[in-house]
Amino acid sequence: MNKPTILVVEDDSAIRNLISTTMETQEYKYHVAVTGKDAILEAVTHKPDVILLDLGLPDMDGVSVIKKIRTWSNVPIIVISARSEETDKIEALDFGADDYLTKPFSVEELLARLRVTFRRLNHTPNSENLEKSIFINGNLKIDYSAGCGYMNDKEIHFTPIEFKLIVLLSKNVGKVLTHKYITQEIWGSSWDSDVASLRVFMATLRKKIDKLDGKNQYIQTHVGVGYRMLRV
Amino acid sequence: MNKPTILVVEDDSAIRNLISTTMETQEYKYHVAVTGKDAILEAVTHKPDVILLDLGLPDMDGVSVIKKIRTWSNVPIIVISARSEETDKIEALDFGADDYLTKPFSVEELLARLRVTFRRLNHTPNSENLEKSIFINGNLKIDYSAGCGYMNDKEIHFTPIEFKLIVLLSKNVGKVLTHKYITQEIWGSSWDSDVASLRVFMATLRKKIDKLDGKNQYIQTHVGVGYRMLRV
DNA sequence: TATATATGTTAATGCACAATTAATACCCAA
DNA sequence: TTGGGTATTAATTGTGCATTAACATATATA
Repeated sequence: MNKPTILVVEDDSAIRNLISTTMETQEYKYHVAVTGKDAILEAVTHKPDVILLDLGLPDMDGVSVIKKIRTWSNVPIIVISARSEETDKIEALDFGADDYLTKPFSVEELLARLRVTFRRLNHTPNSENLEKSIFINGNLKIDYSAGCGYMNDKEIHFTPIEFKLIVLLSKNVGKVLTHKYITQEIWGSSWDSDVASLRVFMATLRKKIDKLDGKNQYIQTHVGVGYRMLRV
Repeated sequence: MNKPTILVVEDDSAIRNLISTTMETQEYKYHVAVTGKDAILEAVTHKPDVILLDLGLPDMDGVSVIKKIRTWSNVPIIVISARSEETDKIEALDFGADDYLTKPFSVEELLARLRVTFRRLNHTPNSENLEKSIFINGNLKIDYSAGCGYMNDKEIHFTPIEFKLIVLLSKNVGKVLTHKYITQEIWGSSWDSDVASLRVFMATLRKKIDKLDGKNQYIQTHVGVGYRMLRV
C-alpha cells in the first residue's frame, strides 16, 4: 500500500483539529466526518484504509456506526472515546472495532497503533491483491505477483519496460490500446520519441512471445491507432 | 479457524493462573511459557494463533522476544505489561506488537481484544499456520525459529540483517521483490542509502549462498526492479 | 502502380544501475 | 576504555537497458 487513507470521525472541533494537524505532519491522506451519517457516507465513497471513530457523535450512537459499516466492510476501525468504562470498550470491540483508545489519548500512541494497522494491511493479503495474479493466454503465462512471465512453461526474462508493457497488454486482452494510452501508462507522458521506442519494445516482445510460439500470434498492430493482444 | 491456540507468556504465577483459568472457562486451547527463551521455543513448536506476552520476563527483554519472533512470524502478539509509559507502548507496538494492555488489566477487556484478533484471523486467510519453520531449497536450509541457516548441512553464520533478508527472500521464493519493498521490510523506511546497503548485503549473502553451492544460483537480480530467490 | 506515410528491425551509444572491495562509523560486551 | 563484530558509506569497476538513428518493409491512398 502506498498512501493509506484515513477517515477521521470526530465532532469535537478541538480534537478534530489536533488529529488533522497530526495527520498532516505525518503526511497521511485523510478525510473528515463530523456526524455518524457523514461517516458512513464517507466510508462508502472514499473507501478509507482505516477509520478513526469517536463514539460520542451528535446524531447517532458510535456503536451503531460500527455495526452499519460492518455490514459491508472490514475496514479497520480504531475507536477514540471519552468513555473509559470497561463495558463500553467491550461493546465496541465486540461489535467490530479493532482498537479502543480513551480520551485524553496520547498522539504518539495513536500514531503507533495506526502504524500497527498499516503494517497489518501490508502483511495480510486483502481482497485487492487477491485478484487473480496469474494470467494465461495460450502458451503465454504471466505471473503478476511474482513479476515474471513464461512461454511454454519456460521462464522468459523481461526488462522492466517490457514487463510493464506486456502486463498492460494482457490486462486489456482483446482491446486495442492507442499509442498515446500506452506511452502515457509507461512513460507518464507521451512524446513522439516514446512511440519510436514503443516500436522497438514491441519488436523485442514479439521476438520473445510470437516467435517462440510458432503458430499463435499474440500482438497485433492496428495501423494509425495502436496495438492489441489477441486472445488465442 | 476452529480452535485457536494461545501462548501465554508470563512469569508472575498469580497473573499466569488468572489467565490460565480464564482460558479454561472460555475453553480456549493454550500453552504457557515463563521465560523469553521458553516463549520463543513454544512459538516455534506449537505455532500459536495468538501470543499473550508479558514484557517483564526474568531472562530477557520482552521487546527482544517480539523482535526475535518477528524475524520469521507474523503471529499476533498482545502485550500485557506493568509499564504504562507511553514510550514503552510505542516501542513494543513499533517492534511488532499488535496490541498493548497495561496491568492491572480487565479480564473482560483482554477477552474482547482476543476476540478481535480471532475475528481478524478468521476473515483474513493467513498462511501463517501453513508455514513450516524450516525452509529447504536445493542445498540451502533455513531454520526460521533457530535463527540460522545451513548450506550442504553445514551451518553458516548470518548477521541479524542478513538473516532478515534471507528470510524475506525465502518466504517469497520465486517472487521478484522490489528494492522499496525489501528496504521497507528491513529498515522500516526506504532511503536511497538503504538501497546501497542492500547491495552490500546481497553481495555478502551471495558469497555465503551462491558461491558455496558451485552450480546453483539462488539470488537473481532484476535490474531496475529488485531481487528474487529462485527455486532450484 | 506509384508515392507517401506508418511500422518493423537491427545495431550502436550513453547512461543509469549494480557488484564488489575497502574504509569508516557504530554498538555492545568484557 | 578497548576490541570484535556489524552496519553503513564511499569509491571503483562492470553490466544491462533504454534510447536513438538508420534503414527495411509494410500499408494506405490517389
